[in-house]
Amino acid sequence: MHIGIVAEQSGVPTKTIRYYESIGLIRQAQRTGAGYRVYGEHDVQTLRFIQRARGLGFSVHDVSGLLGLWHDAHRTSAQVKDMAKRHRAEIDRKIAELHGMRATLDHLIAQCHGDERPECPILDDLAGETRVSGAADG
Amino acid sequence: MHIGIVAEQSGVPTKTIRYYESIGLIRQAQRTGAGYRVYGEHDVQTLRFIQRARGLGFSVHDVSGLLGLWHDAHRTSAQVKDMAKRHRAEIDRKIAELHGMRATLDHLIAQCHGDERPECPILDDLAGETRVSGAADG
DNA sequence: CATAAGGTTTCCAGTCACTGGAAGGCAAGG
DNA sequence: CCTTGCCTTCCAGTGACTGGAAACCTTATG
Repeated sequence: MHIGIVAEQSGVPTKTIRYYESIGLIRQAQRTGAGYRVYGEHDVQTLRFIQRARGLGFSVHDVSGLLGLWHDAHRTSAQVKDMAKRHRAEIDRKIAELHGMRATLDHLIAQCHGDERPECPILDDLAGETRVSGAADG
Repeated sequence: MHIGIVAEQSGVPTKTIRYYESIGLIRQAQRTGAGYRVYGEHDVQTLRFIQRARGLGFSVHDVSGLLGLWHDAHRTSAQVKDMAKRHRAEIDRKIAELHGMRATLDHLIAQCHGDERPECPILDDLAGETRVSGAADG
């Protein structure tokens, strides 16, 4: 299989496949005489694995770790679960951060008339006058 | 005021102030004979404005727009409110994305024993065998 | 055999918003 | 004069790609 086919079957763009190879996330592909990369079914599986893990928000670094565990017969499920739990905690942190922003924005938007006049509590708040909110101050 | 004092008073690191100047977010500072940047109270206010807007998750590009509106006597509050609402929608999109990931992760974590054995539904799911979840497939 | 279309190669640059570090100049104090 | 600390510029790196250019390969057609 050439890279285009693998891209199609795995859902990972050719550019990204080459990028993954360049950073060592996937092994260097074999080449044809002309220098074309050649892949097998196994590579498609690996790229799908990567694609799903990335879809769950795991960093490329963490995906590398997950691939390692996937291929490690001596892994423990505790190791994998631990990674997943740590990642979930990080997602929770991000969600909380976004919720904080959202709450403040919501409040500011409610205060603003949104008409043709220039008076705007949103800008006033950002400028530090007549503080209207507090959720994203710290 | 020199840059270090402004950094302290605004909460924006010196490196970042120089960076903001380099990309044109803030105007070029005046200089002393020796080349040191010199700032006034106004600059501190501007940097605080920027800091708060960034804290609400606005991109630097959007902050630039907000600064423009802030200094525009002919602005309308509708323009500002519109920007805020668009940004809120983007935040909502991100929150939804993270919630999706979280739900899938939660499900996978619950399935995994997390003991010393290698069997792991998390890896199985990522590998595409015995699909356990569906929340982050698309 | 020439040509054209489309897939592939490498390399460089850009994204976003900084951040770290090096090498050197400047200011204030002892 | 020397030290300490702040300031300057410039370069490089972060994360995870993505776009584009120039050139090469493969296949199909006339």
